[in-house]
Amino acid sequence: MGQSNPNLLPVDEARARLREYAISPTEQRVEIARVIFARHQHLSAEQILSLLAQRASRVSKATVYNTLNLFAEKGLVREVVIDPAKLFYDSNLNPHHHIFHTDTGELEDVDPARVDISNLPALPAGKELLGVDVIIRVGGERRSR
Amino acid sequence: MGQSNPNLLPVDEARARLREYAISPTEQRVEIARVIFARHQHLSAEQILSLLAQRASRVSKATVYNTLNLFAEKGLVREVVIDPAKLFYDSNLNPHHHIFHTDTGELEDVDPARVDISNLPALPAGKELLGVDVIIRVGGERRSR
DNA sequence: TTGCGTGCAAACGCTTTGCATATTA
DNA sequence: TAATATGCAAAGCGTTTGCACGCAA
Repeated sequence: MGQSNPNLLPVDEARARLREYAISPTEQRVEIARVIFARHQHLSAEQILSLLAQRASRVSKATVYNTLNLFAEKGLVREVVIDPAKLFYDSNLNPHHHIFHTDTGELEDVDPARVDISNLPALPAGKELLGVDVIIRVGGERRSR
Repeated sequence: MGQSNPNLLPVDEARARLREYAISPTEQRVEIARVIFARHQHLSAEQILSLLAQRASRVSKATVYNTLNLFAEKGLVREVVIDPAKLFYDSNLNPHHHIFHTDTGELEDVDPARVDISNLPALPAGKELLGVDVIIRVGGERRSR
């Protein structure tokens, strides 16, 4: 025992991360955090649920959704909307953009240095810039020629 | 009679547009096209359905969805994914980006000249660039201060 | 006429909700 | 112990599907 699992953040690190964001570290939240924050990755609620199910962790569907919403609100993860039927939760908080592979359904990170957003229209007074998403869609085989 | 309704494209123009894209101009498709292409706008399936319902046009839900999917496939409209629970169909085919107002749920166009996407990672062989979406999220009142 | 399009309602899949139980601080 | 979180199952909501009928060419 004691060897670290690359797919699972150590418990104490997960707990520390929750504390940082003023979230009380319940058992289930810690389990979910261990999965999400094991590395930079993009997971859907469904994927997280099944990763948890593969282990002893029995966390209910409702709790997974509640927790993901909470994490997104508090800023631990970033919601990425790509597929109308599925949200991705991005554990990489560094500003970056995404390449979405339509054939595999996977997301790939893109260094924001490669993208310049300049000179946006002025925002209406009292409104806040919540974020800029750049999503590059990449598809399977080239159709026709 | 004869005066043009700014919310409705004339029938003959709608039919012409469908012909351009090799889509047979059925009654329902023409009605849907008249609504969508009356001007540049972003409509959800639900909105289109209710705009049609306000008029005599009785077009079923399934037909609206079928038709929107068809239009998107054929390139008459562009699908924009913003809200996981809702697709928008954009009748503006000119390349452009979007500001999404989270409070009103509305989309606003952004001139692509304001955004530079440079120097993207090389695409894997055999893959095609399907499109680049830039979505700028703008929220209600500034929270805290 | 003959295939394609349409309408209806039921099915689907992801997400949320209601409420009783259990856990946290 | 007072507040918050969890689990379960049912409800919600946008979208898709199956199938019989109807229209376009």
